[in-house]
Amino acid sequence: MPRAVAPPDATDTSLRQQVYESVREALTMGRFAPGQKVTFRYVAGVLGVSLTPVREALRRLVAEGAFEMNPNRSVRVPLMTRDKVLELRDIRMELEGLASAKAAMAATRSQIAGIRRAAREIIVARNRGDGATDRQKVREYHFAVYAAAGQPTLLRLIESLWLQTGPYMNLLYPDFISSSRGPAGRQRLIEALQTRNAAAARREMAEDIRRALSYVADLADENGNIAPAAPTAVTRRRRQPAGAASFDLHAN
Amino acid sequence: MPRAVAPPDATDTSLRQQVYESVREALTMGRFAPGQKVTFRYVAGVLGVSLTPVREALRRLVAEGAFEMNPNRSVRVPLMTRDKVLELRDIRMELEGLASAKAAMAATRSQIAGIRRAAREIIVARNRGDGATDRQKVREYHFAVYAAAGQPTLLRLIESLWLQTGPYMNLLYPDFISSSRGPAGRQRLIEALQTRNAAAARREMAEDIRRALSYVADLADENGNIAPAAPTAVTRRRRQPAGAASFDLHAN
DNA sequence: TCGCCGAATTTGTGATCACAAAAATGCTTT
DNA sequence: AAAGCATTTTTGTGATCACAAATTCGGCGA
Repeated sequence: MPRAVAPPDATDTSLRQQVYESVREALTMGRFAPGQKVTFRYVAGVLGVSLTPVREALRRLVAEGAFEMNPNRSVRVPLMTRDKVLELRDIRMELEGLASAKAAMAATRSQIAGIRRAAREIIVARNRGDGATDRQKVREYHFAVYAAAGQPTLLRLIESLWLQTGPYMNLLYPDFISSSRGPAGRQRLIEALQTRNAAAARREMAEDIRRALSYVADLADENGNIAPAAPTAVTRRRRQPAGAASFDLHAN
Repeated sequence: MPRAVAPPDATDTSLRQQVYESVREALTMGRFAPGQKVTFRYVAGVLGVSLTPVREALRRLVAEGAFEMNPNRSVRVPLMTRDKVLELRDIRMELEGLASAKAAMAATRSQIAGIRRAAREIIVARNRGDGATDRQKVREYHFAVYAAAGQPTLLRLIESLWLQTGPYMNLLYPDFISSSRGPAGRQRLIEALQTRNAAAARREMAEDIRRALSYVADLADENGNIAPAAPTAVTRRRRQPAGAASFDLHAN
């Protein structure tokens, strides 16, 4: 998967960055419960570091909307509501539609090949009933498209939005997925990229997002709240110096 | 100017927040030179605080795109290029267009009145040749529209984008402003809000942004770089305990 | 005068500490 | 047993310190 632009903090080995990535992944994997308070000392304890890097990592996640601050200064996982999902849906339709349109105008042959490969791998995983790999490949497919747009700021914004919706994408499995027109839509998008049809690319991507997030919004209870699906299987953390474990749900 | 939504960190009195606001304002006012390295100890010294709150404030600004990190861990003011302006232009057209469309569907009478008032104040300032007030009122006008949309996440994203383009909006004065169709466009937008014409509201706002940022992009030199206009007059900082001064250009 | 190399300085990072606000606990009283 | 209140514990905040990496500076040699 070639990345045309936006070299990420690949070489950042600071503890702050490691903590950021660990917590971010735990969040994406749904390993924190919505509304759960996450204390600095808890994270520091789990990862075996001091408060300093934890504070900076968590504050960054707050700035990105992945966490929110209590009025009285503590950090918690945001509760998802129908209104919030609908807001995110409309924003994502705009931005990811824009990125797809730009990708249609800028994508190279090899980038399109990478997108096509990711699309194939989605089908393979889906046929196997492998939901975890499915989700992973869907993400790769999407970001392969967005990376082909060659717009670093746009890519950053989209990543921030995925961080907010990520824990709730589990809810699409398995019911929504099986009824989805997914493969055909992706096929049309790829054709649009090849024919440099920006409007068609935008339309396909926006429509995909509309369907998925509208489905999630409809899962809200009478109060408008949406509970995330059960977290995916807890895979052990790598790294982590001494006695550090992975995050656990309902910790603290 | 009624704020329908998104109660900001109004009651956050932490040093971190104060540092964040100070640096953010200095950045918006163009008091830092593009490419300038901003060291933690310098900011801490100017504001009379320790490194701790400064680090968190600057890291947040990095996360918001207002600063960027050197590969070898230091923070600097991003250089603006034509490509970046064009990218920001297209993103802003989408998001601020979306916000305007939502505002057309949701704005209350009193919100529309506030928007109209801001539009009038722009004209007054412009007739006086008061560029600083002009810019201030333009900002108020835009955010009055966006606040009327009632979409907190969208508002946050737009604020982040303004933070990135802010220091370069000086460049519109006075040449672009005098040739602009500004007042008429704002009048049409307000009419669209009143008639609940979302498509028209979106079109007017997007067109405004397109013209302004296209103009800025055309100011790039042969290398694609864009220099910001001279900073506006340095107004003294408030607060600041002991011996602390305001930021100065080319500091360090 | 220019380029190179080692020392001195600057600067970001992470840990630790003291402190105050907030939250939790437990005791008392009705 | 429930509600109020004081005490203890938890938790975020900000300052300070030690350290290593990066940068700057100064002098030497070509």
